Amino acid sequence: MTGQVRTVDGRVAGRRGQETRQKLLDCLREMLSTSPYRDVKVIDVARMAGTSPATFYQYFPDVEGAVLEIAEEMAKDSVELKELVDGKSWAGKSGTTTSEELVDGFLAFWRKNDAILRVVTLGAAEGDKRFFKIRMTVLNSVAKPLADAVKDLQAKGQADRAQDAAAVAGSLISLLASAAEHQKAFTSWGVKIKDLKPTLAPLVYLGVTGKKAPK
Amino acid sequence: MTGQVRTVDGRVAGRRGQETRQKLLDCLREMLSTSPYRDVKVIDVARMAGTSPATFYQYFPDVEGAVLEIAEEMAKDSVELKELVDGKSWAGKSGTTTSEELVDGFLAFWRKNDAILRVVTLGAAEGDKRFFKIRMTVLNSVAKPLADAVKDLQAKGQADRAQDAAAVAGSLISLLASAAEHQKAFTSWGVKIKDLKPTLAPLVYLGVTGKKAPK
DNA sequence: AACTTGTCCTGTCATGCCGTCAGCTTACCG
DNA sequence: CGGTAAGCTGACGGCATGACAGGACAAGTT
Repeated sequence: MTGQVRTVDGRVAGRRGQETRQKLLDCLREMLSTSPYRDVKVIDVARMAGTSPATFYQYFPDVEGAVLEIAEEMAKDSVELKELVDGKSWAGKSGTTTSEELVDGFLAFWRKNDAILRVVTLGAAEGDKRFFKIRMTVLNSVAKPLADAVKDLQAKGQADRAQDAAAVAGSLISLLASAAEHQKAFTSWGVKIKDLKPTLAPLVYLGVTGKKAPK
Repeated sequence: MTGQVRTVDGRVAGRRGQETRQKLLDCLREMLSTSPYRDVKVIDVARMAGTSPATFYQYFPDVEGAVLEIAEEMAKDSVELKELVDGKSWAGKSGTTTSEELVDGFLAFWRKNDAILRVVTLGAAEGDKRFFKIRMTVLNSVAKPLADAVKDLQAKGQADRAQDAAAVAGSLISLLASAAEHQKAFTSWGVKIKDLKPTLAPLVYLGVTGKKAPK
């Protein structure tokens, strides 16, 4: 068991308490997606949830603590990303499909969790181990199976053995993450979002197989 | 002329004033690289600069305003990045060198401006137009010449014409930016930093030319 | 040296958020 | 119905914010 939900001062939270707690998390998530992280205040979250700041501090040590909670929830969801790579084929035409679905699925996940991932990314970049770990959980859910796929192809002589499989997978996932984070940047380069998949997918295919994508 | 430096209340800053202002900026830059953005307080910056919070507010509207200043300075420096691509050759072996130097130079620039770029990236992701513009200035200093290079190769039939040059360049720059931002992530994948260049450079080469990198 | 002018800095104050605690209310159970 | 633990909040000291007025200072003028 993960143990019951507890308040900061050690009480176990009952039905009503968990509801309040959840409402606070929901409101915080909402706030994160509408105002800059730096400006998210406990008092605003509490007000939005129709409760008082003191209540917030009953359930979370501070804003960061609550954010971590939301992030961990999201990290759990990220297991679904494994399916984008696990057991997929990279041979010929089906490899193209695999890479396209990977790009699509990954971008969609990132878009869905946009706001919280922004904060996680910042925290990780600033050297916070907890955020870093969460970010790794998300990226690993794709990077691990992808590295395995590369190793597999290398073993079968269908990919460049000189490349470090983990480094290749990591770079590609970084590519997807960054493209996902800054979709707006592309439009300002005159690139339409729909042009993004046709560009990223061949890069992924190229990185994994070392071959040019077939038409 | 960019116009003289002015205080918030409109006075022109003299020699001494500019020194104080600069010292505040330097201390803020220092703070950004040692503590989380969310926790950077005016009072700490002022204390470190041996002055009072009121003085800070003479020169900057708020922390964000000062951060923008630092970011703009950095954006100016980013013109040096153009040299990494402008007039370089992508043919054969020298193409490999070009891509390697591009990766190296870009990662170095990002490492040098680590802290401020983190904040700029966050601001841009949160939709702040000013930060977004600064980020684009930095990325464009490489993306523009890179897109030109791709177009050039396409015209000469040495690259896939079906690809959108701007999208390719943008994706590759995104790749570099993201790898640069999260160099730590790679080490946790068991990838050494020195393995990063040999992985990224071929990807860049592949993206630009559509061909596998020569040995 | 006294005076003037404009720059530069800070003490102080009102305001608002933070984070804690004591104590009140509510729900559940025997 | 009374006991117990959960749930909530008003109130408070502390600190950051941001505005202002006034004092310190440098440099030039008479």
